[in-house]
Amino acid sequence: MCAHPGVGPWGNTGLLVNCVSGTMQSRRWFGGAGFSFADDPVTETLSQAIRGTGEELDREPDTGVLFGSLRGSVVGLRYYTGVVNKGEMVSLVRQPQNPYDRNAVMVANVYGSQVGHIKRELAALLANIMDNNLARVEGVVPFGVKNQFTMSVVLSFWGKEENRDAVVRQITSRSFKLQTGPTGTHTHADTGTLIASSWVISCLTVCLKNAFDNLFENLMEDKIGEREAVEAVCTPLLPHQKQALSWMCVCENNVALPHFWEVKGGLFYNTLTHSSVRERPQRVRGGILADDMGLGKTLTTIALILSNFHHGKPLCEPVSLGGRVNSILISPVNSKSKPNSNYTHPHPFDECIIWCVSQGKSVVSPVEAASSQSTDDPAARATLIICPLSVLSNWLDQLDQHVRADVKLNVYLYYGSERNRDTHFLSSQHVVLTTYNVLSAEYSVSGGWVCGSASPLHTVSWLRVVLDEGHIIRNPNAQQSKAVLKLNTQRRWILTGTPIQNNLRDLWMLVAFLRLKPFDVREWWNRVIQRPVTQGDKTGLQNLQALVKCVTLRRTKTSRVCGRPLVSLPERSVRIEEVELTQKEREEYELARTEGRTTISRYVAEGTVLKNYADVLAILVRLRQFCCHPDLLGKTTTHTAATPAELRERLIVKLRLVLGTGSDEECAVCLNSVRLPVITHCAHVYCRPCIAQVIRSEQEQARCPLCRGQIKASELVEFPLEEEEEGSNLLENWRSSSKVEALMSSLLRLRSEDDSIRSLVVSQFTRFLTILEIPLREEGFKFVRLDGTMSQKRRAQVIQEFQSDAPGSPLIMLLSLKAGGVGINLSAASRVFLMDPAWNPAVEDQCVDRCHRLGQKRDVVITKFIVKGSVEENMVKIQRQKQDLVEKAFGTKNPGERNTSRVDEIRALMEL
DNA sequence: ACCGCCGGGTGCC
DNA sequence: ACCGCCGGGTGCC
Repeated sequence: MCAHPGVGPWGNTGLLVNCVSGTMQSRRWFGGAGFSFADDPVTETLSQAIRGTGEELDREPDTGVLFGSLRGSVVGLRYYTGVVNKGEMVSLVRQPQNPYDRNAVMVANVYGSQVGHIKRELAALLANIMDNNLARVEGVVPFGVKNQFTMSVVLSFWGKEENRDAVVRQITSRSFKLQTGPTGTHTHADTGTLIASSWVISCLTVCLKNAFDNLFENLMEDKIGEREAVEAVCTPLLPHQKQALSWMCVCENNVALPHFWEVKGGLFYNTLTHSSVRERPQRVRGGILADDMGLGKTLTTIALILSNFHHGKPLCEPVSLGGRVNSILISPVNSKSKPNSNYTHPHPFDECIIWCVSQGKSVVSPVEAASSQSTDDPAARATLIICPLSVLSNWLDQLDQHVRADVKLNVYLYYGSERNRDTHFLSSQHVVLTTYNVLSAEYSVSGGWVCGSASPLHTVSWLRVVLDEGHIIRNPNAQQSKAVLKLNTQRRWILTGTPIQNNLRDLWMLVAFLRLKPFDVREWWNRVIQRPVTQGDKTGLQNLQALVKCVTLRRTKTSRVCGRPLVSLPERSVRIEEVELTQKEREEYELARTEGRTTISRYVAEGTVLKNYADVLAILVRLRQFCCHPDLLGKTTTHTAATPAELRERLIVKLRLVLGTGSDEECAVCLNSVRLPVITHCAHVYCRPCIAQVIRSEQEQARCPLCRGQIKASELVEFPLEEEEEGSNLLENWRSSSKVEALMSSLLRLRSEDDSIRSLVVSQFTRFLTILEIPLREEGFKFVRLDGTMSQKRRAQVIQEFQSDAPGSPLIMLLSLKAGGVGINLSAASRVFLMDPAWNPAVEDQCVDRCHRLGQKRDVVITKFIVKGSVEENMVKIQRQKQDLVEKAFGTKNPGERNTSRVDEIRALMEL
């Protein structure tokens, strides 16, 4: 996948491409400490086993650090067509078969055109390093190319620390000089940088997601017209669906290059990569339709298939409009749904040509259309739709529902053991539906060859391939991803509601599928997009946005068309209900607070807040818990610890308390919620993979990112999140609290006003949910509970029960803040009670979105309970500032800022 | 290449 | 002169 099409005379023979398989990943995110997961197979296997799937893992081994760079020259420019501009990156490709020199290293530009060769003596060095996998070599051309014979190139060497010596030795022994030291990239002298950088990374992820969501908000209307579907589609399209159809037709038909291409001096100049090509770049025909769920991606796609056949003409039309019909019934094999008489053999294509009447601006002239398709297989006519098994029947239903009954659309369900594998048969269909499993099964039997012949799906020349739930292919290592890349088609579409799931790495696979040049080649994606963005480079992000923008249409349920919402969602309002503590509670709270303040102010004065972070967190959690219910605190620990071992034990107990409550603590490395938590001997909590990576990259010198204490992999302590055992204890001597009372009175009032309104009661503390069960039962509320400890199956049951409108179904759901993840639908509820504020306001929003979504019929009212004069009030203030902070951190150059803000946050919380 | 290198022509000052 | 010097031909790996 990384080989460029060779242009030089030996370009195609025996290339040993520099991208040693899988080593082209973000070798370091910042400061030399790559935060990607292990290159250590044991760790990788372990974490994989723990998580059940390897999906979240970064499979690409980390290639380590920058050893240094040296200046060399590229020769033989005049023999090749590849052009390079000032500052542009080039790739180095080994040519072991070169008849003049087996050490030959070819230089290619971003578009894979050969530029020249590395000068002989230098090539001998590079060949040695590259062939032995000692380092990865990247080239940048530092100056404009003044003469036509040779040019300078700066080569940088990246590799594993253990190979540094060997590389340096190789270089010096051949009397080249390796420049080391700060070459504009960052060194990791300071752990502060580490934290700050990861903070920036985390902020970037947030910004990225926001940017992604907002990308099309403003641009849509002036750029996209509307287009009616052909008459064969019997369901009228909504305005935003007409826009999508228009956009999709433009994407398929338009010959114009994306806007980041300019014609400059007879060359095609790419404004993203600052590179030029002589040959007209291959254009993407298709894109990513990333509308939110429920906006009608399926219908729009069906409309596209029917409306935009060759040359912008419709595929077929209702019988009443003419056209001969050849009705040979083909039942979908193995179809669980009805064998529908609509699925018949088509009438001959050429006879159903009618110019599509375009309502919008997207008329395609025959000339444009013809020229754009000059190299296409004119016989290709079938659209292949690939989807997860679970939505196969949905496609059949929707085709049935949206296509006029008198249109003889020829749909074949390629599924089941009896499926017809005849490629001529498949090619002659209008639509072939299949699943990712079928596709990858056919493909993976010896790489696209099954039973000695090619996989039928990979043999057919498709007009169009549509990937439904396209985010499924985001892991490029998966068989189904590889299978999908190998399909032979003119147009490519990805339908997805969740285009970015974890990070931008997910996007690469989508870009690669679309063949968005040159980023379908991993090296360029990494060098131009991924590394810059993960290092916090704004230009990188802008490039990414531009890239995404040119191939994606995304509307959310809150997007607007012509000033009107796409879909109208009921109103949503937030009110904060202040809770007054009773006299007794106030006294107890103040006692705890004073004690905590004393401790923390001492840490602040000493500048040791981060060293004692565990302690600080524990104090804060206790105060937060106290605001909900005094019994949440659980057992109090002894306050004096005699030996270091006891101290350690005490800290572990405290951290167990912090994490065991389900509160949302961040890992200081990745700044996401802690996954697979481990505690260091200095009592700081990280995700195991994150801290393991830090330790691995810093080896013996590894220090805790928070307190800079020595850390060792062998000393990391895991704590299993133990089950609630004190539950019974909790319930036996049950007492109420001000917050419990506040909730109950709201719920009772609500029930007396309208007993059909359902509510979500949300807390970060699962123990609090347990406490709440008592008064709910007492008052005769029917409720269900959903928390993180429940099995997937049980969750589904609970959700179904809650969503059901059967008489006697529950009015209330007790929900732990982070249970269930995104995507669960609780639209039966229209009231949300947030019992305690979260550190991260986005988590609260996400939770509310579970009921404020498509399908919600009522206005949604959110009540946040905040104890007056407590940490909670301060948390709310910090929540408000947090969004600003993200913006600031995004642009900040000061690495210390993150630490400062952390301490400031704690000081603000404790009013110090 | 406004170079380096090669090899033929040439040869006091 | 088995040299130096000159100037034309030539040029990636």
